[in-house]
Amino acid sequence: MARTGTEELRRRNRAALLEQLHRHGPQTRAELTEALGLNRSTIGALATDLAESGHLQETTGRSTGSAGRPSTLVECVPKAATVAAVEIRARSVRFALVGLGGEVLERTESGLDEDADPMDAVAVITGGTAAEAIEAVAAVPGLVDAGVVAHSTELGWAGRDASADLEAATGREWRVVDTATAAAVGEWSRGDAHESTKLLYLHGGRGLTAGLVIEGRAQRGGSIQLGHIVVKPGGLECACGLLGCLEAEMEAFAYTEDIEHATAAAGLGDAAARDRLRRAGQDLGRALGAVVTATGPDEILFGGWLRELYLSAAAPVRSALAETTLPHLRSKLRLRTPVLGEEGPLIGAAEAGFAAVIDRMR
Amino acid sequence: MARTGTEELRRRNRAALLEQLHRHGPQTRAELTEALGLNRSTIGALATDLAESGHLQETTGRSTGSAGRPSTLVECVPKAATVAAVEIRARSVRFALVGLGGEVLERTESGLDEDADPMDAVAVITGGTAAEAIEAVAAVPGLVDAGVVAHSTELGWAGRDASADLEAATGREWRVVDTATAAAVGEWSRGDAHESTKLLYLHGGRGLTAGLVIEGRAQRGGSIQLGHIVVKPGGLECACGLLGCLEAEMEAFAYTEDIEHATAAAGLGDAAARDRLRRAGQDLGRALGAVVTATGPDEILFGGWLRELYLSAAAPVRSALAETTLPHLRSKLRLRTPVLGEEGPLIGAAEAGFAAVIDRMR
DNA sequence: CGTCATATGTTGCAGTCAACAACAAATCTC
DNA sequence: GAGATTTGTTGTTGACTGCAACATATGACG
Repeated sequence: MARTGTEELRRRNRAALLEQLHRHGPQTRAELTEALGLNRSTIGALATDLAESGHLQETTGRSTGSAGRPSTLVECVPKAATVAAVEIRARSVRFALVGLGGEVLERTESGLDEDADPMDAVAVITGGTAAEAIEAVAAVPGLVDAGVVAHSTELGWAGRDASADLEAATGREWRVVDTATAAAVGEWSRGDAHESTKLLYLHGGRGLTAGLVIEGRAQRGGSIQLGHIVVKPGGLECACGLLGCLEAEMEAFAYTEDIEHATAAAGLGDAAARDRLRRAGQDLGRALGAVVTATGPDEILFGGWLRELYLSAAAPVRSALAETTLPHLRSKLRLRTPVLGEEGPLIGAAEAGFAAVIDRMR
Repeated sequence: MARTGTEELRRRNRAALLEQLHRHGPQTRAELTEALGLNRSTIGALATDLAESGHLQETTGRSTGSAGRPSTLVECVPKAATVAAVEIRARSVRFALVGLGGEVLERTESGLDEDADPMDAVAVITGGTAAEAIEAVAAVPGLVDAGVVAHSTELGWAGRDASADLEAATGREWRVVDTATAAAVGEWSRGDAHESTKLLYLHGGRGLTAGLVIEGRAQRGGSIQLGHIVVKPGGLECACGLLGCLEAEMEAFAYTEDIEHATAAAGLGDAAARDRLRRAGQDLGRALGAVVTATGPDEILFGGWLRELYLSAAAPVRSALAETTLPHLRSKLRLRTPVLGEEGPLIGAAEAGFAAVIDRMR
């Protein structure tokens, strides 16, 4: 149970102030007073508090054009708290060091040999910076449960304790999240999906997963294994052992290039390519229908190579969705593509780290 | 934004104390001190505070058998805050008046003529007690969104503003929830599903809906329209306009009696009846597979007439589920039947009311 | 049956916090 | 340049929780 006393109140307010600045960027003390509903004097005390601890920086106010004394601007000091984020993929490992406030301070990508262990690549790519960071978060494409990757089509893992293995390889603790949920968090917090109250992010890598963010919070229990929704009972055998999984039925498409080739061919009048795209869109739409009925999102983002598929086959996706969901669920559903692109998972993973940091302050 | 100051701390602690007693029943001040992590003197102040406002009752301590001064027992005063809960069904309306602490003070059921408006029946059955209650909550089988019933197979409503209509009929405000989610809340809070972190309750009435409770909190966005998961694209036409919905494919079974008859017939060697049960179980299992993949529950309860179906056709349900979900998702999934029976929706609806009452105290 | 150990309620005190009001500072308007 | 306006600063006040000392109620033990 949480510690109590009046100090708790102070901690809560300090954390709330820092969170406000981290999420909404630099603000004046006057704006903070409004946003947090606290008194001017209290905001002043909190701000100097956090400035002394090095988390914030106060710059003397510039005139806003309107009357009155200009308010001092308060902003996060990025290097005051950094989070190391990595995204593990089948053939590469990506790394970003993100500072408080959301600024990306470093960024690297490293290819991966077929037989190399990604954990070693993480150790190399993060180098010394992982130790400096206050939190380290790894995004893994698949079903993650308490640091353990229960299932990952892309990496071929089942039951691998990624948290422990990363710690062994790098010498520090890691938080493990799934790529789709991370990307959903990223698009919600730093993309343009902030209005969504139930955001479903579809991640197309070697496997298909989805992440759900409800009112800005990652859905407990991790990602949705979109690729293992059964769209055709008794259909093609999937690597997971089930029959008729979406992933198995759509196997013809597994990478962005496949879609690009097919789109180009379809544009040149290749009827077979057009048909492949149409059927893939239809399969996706059907699986999506079940997920939409079960979760009721108000926004869906097509990420990874699903972005290309959606852009090439929006019509079949939409019509299959229309055939498998109730009108009311469709009526407030927006289908879009993400704005952070390949950065989404890294940014979202970092946000998961910052959320932990701020929670710990309370 | 919430009011601030040290008074907020007091309000939070007061609410926490009341919630603790409401949820866990009578406790001694010593136990409360342990549970809330507050000081003895603080607990004392809070308790006398709430005793003076009439919410609590303190009875002088009885000896526990161990040494030391006996601790005073603290318990909720049921009549201090009552919630009126109704469940609206196609052919009946049920009512319960629930007191603080969860005690059911009154209970009534009333049949409903085919052409009668349930709202009028609610006005009659609640009578004067609805006005006395601090909150009134109506459980409706279907997709509820901000007081509006977007879709209800059972009641044949689409877009009906139940909240407004109930207020017009009874003269007081009503909170509207969906029956399945209410039942899920009920089974979690007052049934024996309290250990579940993700509880999926399946409600079989005239339509099929499901409710999800995550860590004791109702899933935002209301119920899952289980009956409108498409299990057979291009299949039988459903009343909702889609093709191949679970509800349409299972239409042969729509009431408890249907199942009971079929089970009896199957027990007497009726192969056709056995086959009907098997196929119904299979269809249900398939739809459930998609929902499980999309939401990842750790416990599923079969409520309403689905209870009978599950008891009669557990094997096909389980095998269809096994064919449509990943092993990891199945491995920690328990399938059971509810313990509150027909009371679940009413009790859960009342809990939604109490949650609002306690939230308002903070 | 009385004393001691144990656990708990009660009371007064100290530390902390946020709100408030009065004042000082910085800018705009006329 | 004077007044209006907005904001930062400072000292005061009311409220809350934790703490320690004391009072109270029980069991254990001789």
